[in-house]
Amino acid sequence: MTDATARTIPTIAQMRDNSLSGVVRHEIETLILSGELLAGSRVNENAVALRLGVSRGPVREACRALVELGLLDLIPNRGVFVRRMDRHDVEEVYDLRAGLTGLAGSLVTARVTDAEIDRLRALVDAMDESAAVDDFPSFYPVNLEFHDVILQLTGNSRLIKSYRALIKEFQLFRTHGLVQPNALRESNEEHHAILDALERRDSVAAYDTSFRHVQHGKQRMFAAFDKLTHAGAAGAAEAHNRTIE
Amino acid sequence: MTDATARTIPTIAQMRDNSLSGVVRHEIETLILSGELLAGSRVNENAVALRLGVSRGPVREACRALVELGLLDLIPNRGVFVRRMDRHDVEEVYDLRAGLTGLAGSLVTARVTDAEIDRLRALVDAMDESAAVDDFPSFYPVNLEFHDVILQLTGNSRLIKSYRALIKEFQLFRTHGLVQPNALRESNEEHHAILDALERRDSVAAYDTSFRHVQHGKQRMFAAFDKLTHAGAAGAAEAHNRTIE
DNA sequence: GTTAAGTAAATCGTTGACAATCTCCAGTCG
DNA sequence: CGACTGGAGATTGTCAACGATTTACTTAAC
Repeated sequence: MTDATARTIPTIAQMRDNSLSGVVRHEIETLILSGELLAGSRVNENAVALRLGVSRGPVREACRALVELGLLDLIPNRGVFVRRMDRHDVEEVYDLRAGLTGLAGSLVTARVTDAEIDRLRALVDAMDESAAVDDFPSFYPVNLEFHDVILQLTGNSRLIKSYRALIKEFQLFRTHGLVQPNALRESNEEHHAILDALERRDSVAAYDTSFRHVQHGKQRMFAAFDKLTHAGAAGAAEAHNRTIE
Repeated sequence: MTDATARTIPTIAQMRDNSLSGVVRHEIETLILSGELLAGSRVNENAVALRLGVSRGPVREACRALVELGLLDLIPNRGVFVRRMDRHDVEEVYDLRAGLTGLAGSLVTARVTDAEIDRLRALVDAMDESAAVDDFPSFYPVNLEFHDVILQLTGNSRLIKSYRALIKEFQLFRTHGLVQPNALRESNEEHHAILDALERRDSVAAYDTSFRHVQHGKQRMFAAFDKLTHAGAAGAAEAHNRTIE
Protein backbone atom coordinates (compact mmCIF):
# COMPACT_ATOMS: atom_id res chain seq x y z
CA MET A 1 0.00 0.00 0.00
CA THR A 2 2.84 2.32 0.82
CA ASP A 3 4.23 1.28 -2.52
CA ALA A 4 1.01 2.10 -4.28
CA THR A 5 0.80 5.56 -2.77
CA ALA A 6 4.48 6.11 -3.37
CA ARG A 7 3.92 5.37 -7.01
CA THR A 8 1.08 7.85 -7.31
CA ILE A 9 2.94 10.65 -5.58
CA PRO A 10 5.84 11.43 -7.92
CA THR A 11 3.54 13.32 -10.24
CA ILE A 12 2.64 15.43 -7.26
CA ALA A 13 6.22 16.15 -6.29
CA GLN A 14 6.86 16.91 -9.93
CA MET A 15 4.18 19.57 -10.04
CA ARG A 16 5.05 21.16 -6.75
CA ASP A 17 4.71 24.63 -8.20
CA ASN A 18 0.99 24.04 -8.53
CA SER A 19 -0.80 23.79 -5.25
CA LEU A 20 -1.85 20.33 -4.18
CA SER A 21 -5.42 21.31 -4.74
CA GLY A 22 -4.63 21.96 -8.39
CA VAL A 23 -2.91 18.63 -8.80
CA VAL A 24 -5.80 16.80 -7.20
CA ARG A 25 -8.18 18.62 -9.47
CA HIS A 26 -6.24 17.62 -12.53
CA GLU A 27 -6.08 14.06 -11.25
CA ILE A 28 -9.82 13.81 -10.73
CA GLU A 29 -10.40 15.41 -14.10
CA THR A 30 -8.23 12.77 -15.72
CA LEU A 31 -9.99 10.04 -13.79
CA ILE A 32 -13.34 11.25 -15.09
CA LEU A 33 -12.31 11.95 -18.65
CA SER A 34 -10.49 8.67 -18.98
CA GLY A 35 -13.69 6.90 -18.02
CA GLU A 36 -12.27 5.35 -14.88
CA LEU A 37 -14.96 7.22 -12.97
CA LEU A 38 -18.20 6.49 -14.77
CA ALA A 39 -20.97 9.02 -15.12
CA GLY A 40 -23.29 9.02 -12.14
CA SER A 41 -20.80 7.42 -9.80
CA ARG A 42 -20.01 9.03 -6.52
CA VAL A 43 -16.64 10.56 -5.86
CA ASN A 44 -15.67 9.50 -2.38
CA GLU A 45 -13.59 12.23 -0.78
CA ASN A 46 -11.86 9.84 1.56
CA ALA A 47 -11.08 7.34 -1.17
CA VAL A 48 -9.64 10.00 -3.47
CA ALA A 49 -7.65 11.54 -0.63
CA LEU A 50 -6.26 8.14 0.31
CA ARG A 51 -5.50 7.22 -3.26
CA LEU A 52 -3.59 10.43 -3.88
CA GLY A 53 -1.95 10.42 -0.49
CA VAL A 54 -3.33 13.78 0.56
CA SER A 55 -5.86 15.06 3.02
CA ARG A 56 -9.51 15.72 2.31
CA GLY A 57 -9.13 19.49 2.23
CA PRO A 58 -7.50 19.77 -1.18
CA VAL A 59 -9.86 17.11 -2.49
CA ARG A 60 -12.85 19.15 -1.44
CA GLU A 61 -11.44 22.31 -3.00
CA ALA A 62 -10.76 20.47 -6.23
CA CYS A 63 -14.27 19.09 -6.25
CA ARG A 64 -15.84 22.50 -5.76
CA ALA A 65 -13.87 23.80 -8.72
CA LEU A 66 -14.96 20.85 -10.84
CA VAL A 67 -18.56 21.36 -9.78
CA GLU A 68 -18.28 24.93 -10.98
CA LEU A 69 -16.76 23.69 -14.20
CA GLY A 70 -19.70 21.35 -14.72
CA LEU A 71 -17.98 17.99 -14.52
CA LEU A 72 -19.35 17.12 -11.10
CA ASP A 73 -22.73 17.48 -9.45
CA LEU A 74 -22.90 18.40 -5.79
CA ILE A 75 -25.71 17.07 -3.63
CA PRO A 76 -25.52 18.55 -0.13
CA ASN A 77 -24.68 16.08 2.59
CA ARG A 78 -24.51 13.30 0.05
CA GLY A 79 -21.39 14.03 -1.91
CA VAL A 80 -20.29 14.86 -5.41
CA PHE A 81 -21.20 12.73 -8.39
CA VAL A 82 -19.81 12.53 -11.87
CA ARG A 83 -22.30 14.45 -13.93
CA ARG A 84 -24.62 12.30 -15.96
CA MET A 85 -25.55 13.49 -19.41
CA ASP A 86 -28.95 12.71 -20.85
CA ARG A 87 -30.04 13.47 -24.37
CA HIS A 88 -31.21 16.96 -23.51
CA ASP A 89 -27.85 17.76 -21.93
CA VAL A 90 -26.04 16.60 -25.03
CA GLU A 91 -28.28 18.76 -27.18
CA GLU A 92 -27.57 21.74 -24.99
CA VAL A 93 -23.85 21.21 -25.23
CA TYR A 94 -24.03 20.84 -29.00
CA ASP A 95 -26.09 23.99 -29.40
CA LEU A 96 -23.80 26.03 -27.24
CA ARG A 97 -20.76 24.58 -28.93
CA ALA A 98 -22.24 25.47 -32.28
CA GLY A 99 -22.66 29.04 -31.17
CA LEU A 100 -19.12 29.29 -29.83
CA THR A 101 -17.68 27.63 -32.91
CA GLY A 102 -19.58 30.04 -35.11
CA LEU A 103 -18.41 32.97 -33.05
CA ALA A 104 -14.83 31.78 -33.28
CA GLY A 105 -15.12 31.54 -37.05
CA SER A 106 -16.58 35.00 -37.42
CA LEU A 107 -14.03 36.58 -35.08
CA VAL A 108 -11.13 34.95 -36.84
CA THR A 109 -11.96 36.46 -40.22
CA ALA A 110 -10.73 39.81 -38.95
CA ARG A 111 -7.35 38.48 -37.83
CA VAL A 112 -6.36 35.42 -39.81
CA THR A 113 -3.26 35.66 -42.02
CA ASP A 114 -2.63 33.89 -45.32
CA ALA A 115 -0.03 31.68 -43.66
CA GLU A 116 -2.55 30.56 -41.08
CA ILE A 117 -5.06 29.84 -43.79
CA ASP A 118 -2.44 27.63 -45.43
CA ARG A 119 -1.92 25.80 -42.20
CA LEU A 120 -5.63 25.18 -41.88
CA ARG A 121 -5.80 24.02 -45.47
CA ALA A 122 -3.08 21.48 -44.79
CA LEU A 123 -5.17 20.07 -41.96
CA VAL A 124 -8.27 19.88 -44.12
CA ASP A 125 -6.27 18.15 -46.86
CA ALA A 126 -5.00 15.64 -44.34
CA MET A 127 -8.55 14.97 -43.25
CA ASP A 128 -9.54 14.47 -46.87
CA GLU A 129 -7.09 11.62 -47.08
CA SER A 130 -8.29 10.08 -43.83
CA ALA A 131 -11.91 10.42 -44.88
CA ALA A 132 -11.24 8.80 -48.23
CA VAL A 133 -10.33 5.56 -46.51
CA ASP A 134 -12.69 5.99 -43.55
CA ASP A 135 -9.81 6.16 -41.14
CA PHE A 136 -11.44 7.61 -38.04
CA PRO A 137 -8.46 7.26 -35.71
CA SER A 138 -6.32 9.46 -37.93
CA PHE A 139 -9.18 11.80 -38.80
CA TYR A 140 -10.25 12.60 -35.27
CA PRO A 141 -7.12 14.28 -33.85
CA VAL A 142 -6.69 16.41 -36.95
CA ASN A 143 -10.30 17.46 -36.68
CA LEU A 144 -9.66 18.48 -33.10
CA GLU A 145 -6.60 20.43 -34.11
CA PHE A 146 -8.41 22.19 -36.94
CA HIS A 147 -11.03 23.57 -34.60
CA ASP A 148 -8.53 24.31 -31.88
CA VAL A 149 -6.36 26.33 -34.24
CA ILE A 150 -9.32 28.47 -35.26
CA LEU A 151 -10.27 28.85 -31.64
CA GLN A 152 -6.83 30.05 -30.66
CA LEU A 153 -6.62 32.44 -33.57
CA THR A 154 -9.51 34.37 -32.06
CA GLY A 155 -7.16 35.47 -29.27
CA ASN A 156 -10.17 35.55 -26.97
CA SER A 157 -9.07 33.73 -23.83
CA ARG A 158 -12.56 33.57 -22.39
CA LEU A 159 -13.97 32.05 -25.54
CA ILE A 160 -11.18 29.51 -25.52
CA LYS A 161 -11.78 28.66 -21.89
CA SER A 162 -15.53 28.30 -22.34
CA TYR A 163 -15.12 26.13 -25.39
CA ARG A 164 -12.62 23.81 -23.76
CA ALA A 165 -14.81 23.46 -20.68
CA LEU A 166 -17.64 22.50 -22.97
CA ILE A 167 -15.51 19.90 -24.72
CA LYS A 168 -14.63 18.34 -21.40
CA GLU A 169 -18.25 18.18 -20.43
CA PHE A 170 -19.02 16.70 -23.79
CA GLN A 171 -16.56 13.92 -23.20
CA LEU A 172 -18.72 12.76 -20.30
CA PHE A 173 -21.05 11.53 -22.97
CA ARG A 174 -18.87 8.67 -23.96
CA THR A 175 -20.86 7.71 -27.00
CA HIS A 176 -19.56 10.67 -28.96
CA GLY A 177 -17.09 8.51 -30.86
CA LEU A 178 -19.90 7.09 -32.91
CA VAL A 179 -19.62 7.54 -36.62
CA GLN A 180 -21.69 6.49 -39.55
CA PRO A 181 -20.42 5.58 -43.02
CA ASN A 182 -20.28 8.94 -44.78
CA ALA A 183 -19.80 11.04 -41.67
CA LEU A 184 -16.13 11.77 -42.22
CA ARG A 185 -16.57 12.91 -45.79
CA GLU A 186 -19.56 15.07 -44.94
CA SER A 187 -17.77 16.58 -42.01
CA ASN A 188 -14.75 17.52 -44.05
CA GLU A 189 -16.85 19.02 -46.81
CA GLU A 190 -18.07 21.37 -44.13
CA HIS A 191 -14.50 22.07 -43.10
CA HIS A 192 -13.84 23.09 -46.69
CA ALA A 193 -16.77 25.48 -46.53
CA ILE A 194 -15.46 27.00 -43.31
CA LEU A 195 -12.03 27.38 -44.84
CA ASP A 196 -13.47 29.09 -47.90
CA ALA A 197 -15.35 31.54 -45.73
CA LEU A 198 -12.20 32.33 -43.75
CA GLU A 199 -10.23 32.77 -46.93
CA ARG A 200 -12.76 35.27 -48.20
CA ARG A 201 -12.73 36.95 -44.77
CA ASP A 202 -16.49 36.69 -44.82
CA SER A 203 -17.47 36.80 -41.17
CA VAL A 204 -21.14 36.03 -41.75
CA ALA A 205 -20.34 33.00 -43.88
CA ALA A 206 -17.71 31.91 -41.38
CA TYR A 207 -20.28 32.00 -38.61
CA ASP A 208 -22.83 30.20 -40.70
CA THR A 209 -20.62 27.41 -41.98
CA SER A 210 -19.08 26.86 -38.54
CA PHE A 211 -22.41 26.88 -36.77
CA ARG A 212 -23.96 24.48 -39.20
CA HIS A 213 -20.95 22.22 -39.09
CA VAL A 214 -21.51 21.55 -35.41
CA GLN A 215 -25.26 21.24 -35.84
CA HIS A 216 -24.73 18.69 -38.59
CA GLY A 217 -22.31 16.93 -36.27
CA LYS A 218 -25.10 16.76 -33.73
CA GLN A 219 -27.44 15.24 -36.27
CA ARG A 220 -24.82 12.74 -37.37
CA MET A 221 -24.13 11.74 -33.80
CA PHE A 222 -27.77 11.31 -32.90
CA ALA A 223 -28.40 9.37 -36.08
CA ALA A 224 -25.63 6.97 -35.18
CA PHE A 225 -26.80 6.84 -31.58
CA ASP A 226 -30.41 6.09 -32.49
CA LYS A 227 -29.30 3.46 -34.92
CA LEU A 228 -27.32 1.79 -32.18
CA THR A 229 -30.19 2.15 -29.76
CA HIS A 230 -32.72 0.53 -32.06
CA ALA A 231 -30.34 -2.11 -33.30
CA GLY A 232 -29.76 -3.80 -30.00
CA ALA A 233 -31.66 -3.16 -26.81
CA ALA A 234 -28.47 -4.16 -25.05
CA GLY A 235 -26.71 -1.24 -26.57
CA ALA A 236 -29.41 1.13 -25.44
CA ALA A 237 -29.41 -0.24 -21.94
CA GLU A 238 -25.68 -0.01 -21.79
CA ALA A 239 -25.80 3.54 -23.00
CA HIS A 240 -28.40 4.65 -20.47
CA ASN A 241 -27.59 2.64 -17.41
CA ARG A 242 -23.94 3.36 -17.07
CA THR A 243 -24.89 4.71 -13.68
CA ILE A 244 -23.65 1.78 -11.66
CA GLU A 245 -20.92 2.73 -9.32
CA MET B 1 -18.86 36.26 21.03
CA THR B 2 -21.99 34.24 20.57
CA ASP B 3 -23.87 37.51 20.24
CA ALA B 4 -21.51 38.93 17.65
CA THR B 5 -21.59 35.80 15.54
CA ALA B 6 -25.32 35.57 16.01
CA ARG B 7 -25.66 39.04 14.56
CA THR B 8 -23.52 38.39 11.51
CA ILE B 9 -24.97 34.95 10.88
CA PRO B 10 -28.69 35.55 10.31
CA THR B 11 -28.31 35.33 6.56
CA ILE B 12 -26.40 32.14 7.10
CA ALA B 13 -28.94 30.59 9.43
CA GLN B 14 -31.54 31.61 6.89
CA MET B 15 -29.88 29.66 4.14
CA ARG B 16 -29.02 26.63 6.20
CA ASP B 17 -30.17 24.28 3.48
CA ASN B 18 -27.22 25.40 1.39
CA SER B 19 -23.87 24.37 2.72
CA LEU B 20 -21.86 27.00 4.49
CA SER B 21 -19.45 27.01 1.63
CA GLY B 22 -22.26 28.04 -0.70
CA VAL B 23 -23.35 30.85 1.58
CA VAL B 24 -19.81 32.13 1.89
CA ARG B 25 -19.47 32.02 -1.84
CA HIS B 26 -22.61 34.05 -2.31
CA GLU B 27 -21.44 36.49 0.32
CA ILE B 28 -18.07 37.05 -1.35
CA GLU B 29 -19.79 37.39 -4.69
CA THR B 30 -22.01 40.11 -3.29
CA LEU B 31 -19.03 41.81 -1.70
CA ILE B 32 -17.29 41.93 -5.05
CA LEU B 33 -20.26 42.86 -7.19
CA SER B 34 -21.36 45.58 -4.81
CA GLY B 35 -17.94 47.14 -5.15
CA GLU B 36 -17.03 46.74 -1.52
CA LEU B 37 -14.09 44.66 -2.65
CA LEU B 38 -12.36 46.66 -5.35
CA ALA B 39 -10.74 45.07 -8.37
CA GLY B 40 -7.19 44.02 -7.67
CA SER B 41 -7.62 43.88 -3.92
CA ARG B 42 -6.68 40.77 -2.05
CA VAL B 43 -9.27 38.60 -0.38
CA ASN B 44 -7.91 37.69 3.02
CA GLU B 45 -9.14 34.24 3.99
CA ASN B 46 -8.84 34.92 7.69
CA ALA B 47 -10.59 38.25 7.49
CA VAL B 48 -13.50 36.83 5.50
CA ALA B 49 -13.75 33.83 7.80
CA LEU B 50 -13.79 36.07 10.83
CA ARG B 51 -16.27 38.47 9.32
CA LEU B 52 -18.69 35.70 8.43
CA GLY B 53 -18.10 33.81 11.63
CA VAL B 54 -16.97 30.61 9.95
CA SER B 55 -13.75 28.73 9.58
CA ARG B 56 -11.30 29.09 6.73
CA GLY B 57 -12.25 25.82 5.06
CA PRO B 58 -15.55 26.96 3.58
CA VAL B 59 -13.94 30.26 2.61
CA ARG B 60 -11.26 28.47 0.67
CA GLU B 61 -13.80 26.27 -1.10
CA ALA B 62 -15.88 29.30 -2.00
CA CYS B 63 -12.81 31.06 -3.35
CA ARG B 64 -11.83 28.11 -5.52
CA ALA B 65 -15.30 28.10 -7.02
CA LEU B 66 -15.15 31.84 -7.67
CA VAL B 67 -11.73 31.45 -9.26
CA GLU B 68 -13.21 28.89 -11.61
CA LEU B 69 -16.07 31.28 -12.31
CA GLY B 70 -13.60 34.01 -13.20
CA LEU B 71 -14.34 36.56 -10.49
CA LEU B 72 -11.14 35.88 -8.58
CA ASP B 73 -7.53 35.29 -9.56
CA LEU B 74 -5.47 32.78 -7.65
CA ILE B 75 -1.76 33.31 -7.15
CA PRO B 76 -0.20 30.32 -5.37
CA ASN B 77 1.07 31.05 -1.89
CA ARG B 78 -0.04 34.64 -2.22
CA GLY B 79 -3.78 34.47 -2.11
CA VAL B 80 -6.79 35.27 -4.23
CA PHE B 81 -7.38 38.68 -5.75
CA VAL B 82 -10.44 40.29 -7.21
CA ARG B 83 -9.93 40.03 -10.91
CA ARG B 84 -8.86 43.21 -12.59
CA MET B 85 -10.29 44.00 -15.98
CA ASP B 86 -8.29 45.91 -18.54
CA ARG B 87 -9.55 47.12 -21.86
CA HIS B 88 -8.68 43.88 -23.62
CA ASP B 89 -10.61 41.90 -21.02
CA VAL B 90 -13.65 44.06 -21.51
CA GLU B 91 -13.44 43.58 -25.25
CA GLU B 92 -13.24 39.85 -24.80
CA VAL B 93 -16.28 39.82 -22.59
CA TYR B 94 -18.23 41.96 -25.03
CA ASP B 95 -17.32 39.74 -27.96
CA LEU B 96 -18.26 36.57 -26.16
CA ARG B 97 -21.43 38.14 -24.86
CA ALA B 98 -22.30 39.19 -28.40
CA GLY B 99 -21.91 35.62 -29.58
CA LEU B 100 -24.02 34.21 -26.76
CA THR B 101 -26.69 36.87 -27.23
CA GLY B 102 -26.80 36.12 -30.92
CA LEU B 103 -27.02 32.42 -30.25
CA ALA B 104 -29.85 32.99 -27.79
CA GLY B 105 -31.74 35.01 -30.37
CA SER B 106 -31.34 32.41 -33.08
CA LEU B 107 -32.29 29.53 -30.80
CA VAL B 108 -35.38 31.31 -29.56
CA THR B 109 -36.89 31.73 -33.02
CA ALA B 110 -37.68 28.01 -33.02
CA ARG B 111 -39.55 28.10 -29.72
CA VAL B 112 -40.98 31.52 -29.03
CA THR B 113 -44.77 31.86 -28.84
CA ASP B 114 -46.87 34.84 -29.86
CA ALA B 115 -47.67 35.55 -26.21
CA GLU B 116 -44.00 35.70 -25.40
CA ILE B 117 -43.41 38.03 -28.32
CA ASP B 118 -46.08 40.29 -26.88
CA ARG B 119 -44.37 40.28 -23.54
CA LEU B 120 -41.10 41.27 -25.17
CA ARG B 121 -42.84 43.99 -27.12
CA ALA B 122 -44.23 45.42 -23.91
CA LEU B 123 -40.69 45.65 -22.56
CA VAL B 124 -39.42 47.35 -25.70
CA ASP B 125 -42.30 49.80 -25.57
CA ALA B 126 -41.50 50.60 -21.96
CA MET B 127 -37.90 51.23 -22.97
CA ASP B 128 -39.09 53.53 -25.73
CA GLU B 129 -40.73 55.70 -23.11
CA SER B 130 -37.66 55.71 -20.89
CA ALA B 131 -35.40 56.48 -23.84
CA ALA B 132 -37.60 59.36 -24.95
CA VAL B 133 -36.82 61.22 -21.73
CA ASP B 134 -33.29 59.85 -21.30
CA ASP B 135 -34.24 58.08 -18.10
CA PHE B 136 -31.40 55.62 -17.68
CA PRO B 137 -32.40 54.34 -14.23
CA SER B 138 -35.76 53.14 -15.53
CA PHE B 139 -34.33 51.99 -18.85
CA TYR B 140 -31.58 49.81 -17.47
CA PRO B 141 -33.53 47.19 -15.51
CA VAL B 142 -36.01 46.71 -18.34
CA ASN B 143 -33.12 46.27 -20.73
CA LEU B 144 -31.73 43.59 -18.45
CA GLU B 145 -35.09 41.88 -18.28
CA PHE B 146 -35.54 41.98 -22.05
CA HIS B 147 -32.32 40.11 -22.63
CA ASP B 148 -32.89 37.79 -19.72
CA VAL B 149 -36.30 36.79 -21.01
CA ILE B 150 -34.87 35.90 -24.40
CA LEU B 151 -32.09 34.01 -22.71
CA GLN B 152 -34.48 31.96 -20.63
CA LEU B 153 -36.70 31.23 -23.60
CA THR B 154 -33.83 29.31 -25.14
CA GLY B 155 -34.30 26.68 -22.45
CA ASN B 156 -30.57 26.02 -22.66
CA SER B 157 -29.37 25.93 -19.08
CA ARG B 158 -25.71 25.95 -20.05
CA LEU B 159 -26.14 28.97 -22.25
CA ILE B 160 -27.97 30.72 -19.43
CA LYS B 161 -25.27 29.85 -16.94
CA SER B 162 -22.45 30.98 -19.21
CA TYR B 163 -24.18 34.22 -20.01
CA ARG B 164 -24.87 35.04 -16.39
CA ALA B 165 -21.30 34.26 -15.41
CA LEU B 166 -20.18 36.64 -18.12
CA ILE B 167 -22.48 39.36 -16.84
CA LYS B 168 -21.02 39.01 -13.38
CA GLU B 169 -17.53 39.27 -14.72
CA PHE B 170 -18.59 42.26 -16.72
CA GLN B 171 -19.79 43.99 -13.59
CA LEU B 172 -16.20 43.96 -12.35
CA PHE B 173 -15.64 46.68 -14.89
CA ARG B 174 -17.50 49.27 -12.97
CA THR B 175 -17.48 51.86 -15.70
CA HIS B 176 -20.14 50.03 -17.67
CA GLY B 177 -22.84 52.38 -16.53
CA LEU B 178 -21.55 55.05 -18.86
CA VAL B 179 -24.00 56.36 -21.40
CA GLN B 180 -23.86 58.99 -24.06
CA PRO B 181 -26.72 61.20 -25.23
CA ASN B 182 -28.39 59.09 -27.90
CA ALA B 183 -27.34 55.73 -26.51
CA LEU B 184 -30.70 54.75 -25.11
CA ARG B 185 -32.60 55.50 -28.29
CA GLU B 186 -30.06 53.73 -30.46
CA SER B 187 -30.04 50.75 -28.17
CA ASN B 188 -33.78 50.39 -28.23
CA GLU B 189 -33.93 50.75 -32.00
CA GLU B 190 -31.80 47.64 -32.02
CA HIS B 191 -34.18 45.97 -29.62
CA HIS B 192 -36.93 46.66 -32.12
CA ALA B 193 -34.86 45.00 -34.81
CA ILE B 194 -34.33 41.94 -32.63
CA LEU B 195 -38.01 41.79 -31.86
CA ASP B 196 -38.88 41.98 -35.54
CA ALA B 197 -36.52 39.12 -36.33
CA LEU B 198 -38.04 37.00 -33.56
CA GLU B 199 -41.53 37.82 -34.78
CA ARG B 200 -40.62 36.66 -38.27
CA ARG B 201 -38.97 33.57 -36.73
CA ASP B 202 -35.92 34.45 -38.80
CA SER B 203 -33.07 32.78 -36.96
CA VAL B 204 -30.32 34.31 -39.10
CA ALA B 205 -31.70 37.81 -38.64
CA ALA B 206 -32.20 37.14 -34.94
CA TYR B 207 -28.56 36.18 -34.60
CA ASP B 208 -27.41 39.14 -36.61
CA THR B 209 -29.48 41.80 -34.89
CA SER B 210 -28.66 40.41 -31.44
CA PHE B 211 -24.96 40.09 -32.17
CA ARG B 212 -24.73 43.59 -33.58
CA HIS B 213 -26.72 45.00 -30.71
CA VAL B 214 -24.05 43.95 -28.25
CA GLN B 215 -21.23 45.02 -30.53
CA HIS B 216 -22.82 48.44 -30.88
CA GLY B 217 -23.17 48.50 -27.11
CA LYS B 218 -19.45 47.89 -26.91
CA GLN B 219 -18.76 50.77 -29.26
CA ARG B 220 -21.09 53.05 -27.33
CA MET B 221 -19.45 52.12 -24.05
CA PHE B 222 -15.94 52.65 -25.34
CA ALA B 223 -16.94 55.92 -26.95
CA ALA B 224 -18.26 57.16 -23.63
CA PHE B 225 -15.22 55.78 -21.84
CA ASP B 226 -12.73 57.41 -24.17
CA LYS B 227 -14.58 60.69 -23.98
CA LEU B 228 -14.31 60.56 -20.22
CA THR B 229 -10.68 59.56 -20.43
CA HIS B 230 -9.70 62.42 -22.69
CA ALA B 231 -11.85 64.97 -20.93
CA GLY B 232 -10.06 64.81 -17.61
CA ALA B 233 -6.82 63.00 -16.92
CA ALA B 234 -8.18 62.49 -13.44
CA GLY B 235 -11.00 60.43 -14.84
CA ALA B 236 -8.59 58.26 -16.77
CA ALA B 237 -6.35 57.72 -13.79
CA GLU B 238 -9.30 56.90 -11.64
CA ALA B 239 -10.61 54.46 -14.20
CA HIS B 240 -7.32 52.66 -14.68
CA ASN B 241 -5.80 52.79 -11.26
CA ARG B 242 -8.70 51.46 -9.28
CA THR B 243 -6.21 48.87 -8.14
CA ILE B 244 -5.52 50.49 -4.78
CA GLU B 245 -6.43 48.22 -1.98
C1' DG C 1 -43.50 -12.60 3.60
C1' DT C 2 -43.43 -7.81 3.82
C1' DT C 3 -43.06 -3.60 6.05
C1' DA C 4 -41.42 -0.53 9.69
C1' DA C 5 -38.47 1.01 13.27
C1' DG C 6 -34.03 1.33 15.43
C1' DT C 7 -29.31 1.11 15.53
C1' DA C 8 -24.57 1.02 13.64
C1' DA C 9 -21.41 2.21 10.06
C1' DA C 10 -19.97 5.35 6.76
C1' DT C 11 -19.43 9.83 4.93
C1' DC C 12 -19.94 14.69 4.60
C1' DG C 13 -19.36 19.47 6.71
C1' DT C 14 -16.74 22.10 9.66
C1' DT C 15 -13.26 23.35 12.74
C1' DG C 16 -8.77 24.50 14.92
C1' DA C 17 -3.90 23.69 14.79
C1' DC C 18 0.63 23.04 12.54
C1' DA C 19 4.09 23.66 8.77
C1' DA C 20 5.66 26.25 4.65
C1' DT C 21 5.89 30.42 2.34
C1' DC C 22 5.85 35.17 1.58
C1' DT C 23 6.12 40.18 3.01
C1' DC C 24 7.97 43.87 5.33
C1' DC C 25 11.12 46.29 8.06
C1' DA C 26 15.30 46.96 10.53
C1' DG C 27 20.20 46.58 10.76
C1' DT C 28 24.57 46.24 8.53
C1' DC C 29 28.03 46.35 5.07
C1' DG C 30 30.14 48.21 0.90
C1' DC D 1 23.88 56.96 0.87
C1' DG D 2 22.20 52.81 -1.34
C1' DA D 3 21.87 47.77 -1.49
C1' DC D 4 21.81 43.47 0.76
C1' DT D 5 21.01 40.22 4.49
C1' DG D 6 18.43 38.75 8.56
C1' DG D 7 14.44 37.90 11.27
C1' DA D 8 9.65 38.88 12.99
C1' DG D 9 4.96 38.92 11.58
C1' DA D 10 1.36 37.63 8.72
C1' DT D 11 -0.87 34.56 5.48
C1' DT D 12 -1.49 30.60 2.78
C1' DG D 13 -1.36 25.36 2.34
C1' DT D 14 -2.21 21.25 4.63
C1' DC D 15 -3.65 18.06 7.97
C1' DA D 16 -6.09 15.27 11.52
C1' DA D 17 -10.09 15.22 14.50
C1' DC D 18 -14.94 16.28 15.90
C1' DG D 19 -20.08 16.72 15.26
C1' DA D 20 -24.10 16.07 11.95
C1' DT D 21 -26.39 13.85 8.48
C1' DT D 22 -27.28 10.05 5.57
C1' DT D 23 -27.27 5.13 4.35
C1' DA D 24 -27.58 0.30 5.17
C1' DC D 25 -28.47 -3.41 7.85
C1' DT D 26 -30.66 -5.95 11.50
C1' DT D 27 -34.60 -6.95 14.13
C1' DA D 28 -39.23 -7.15 15.24
C1' DA D 29 -44.07 -6.74 14.42
C1' DC D 30 -48.12 -7.25 11.45
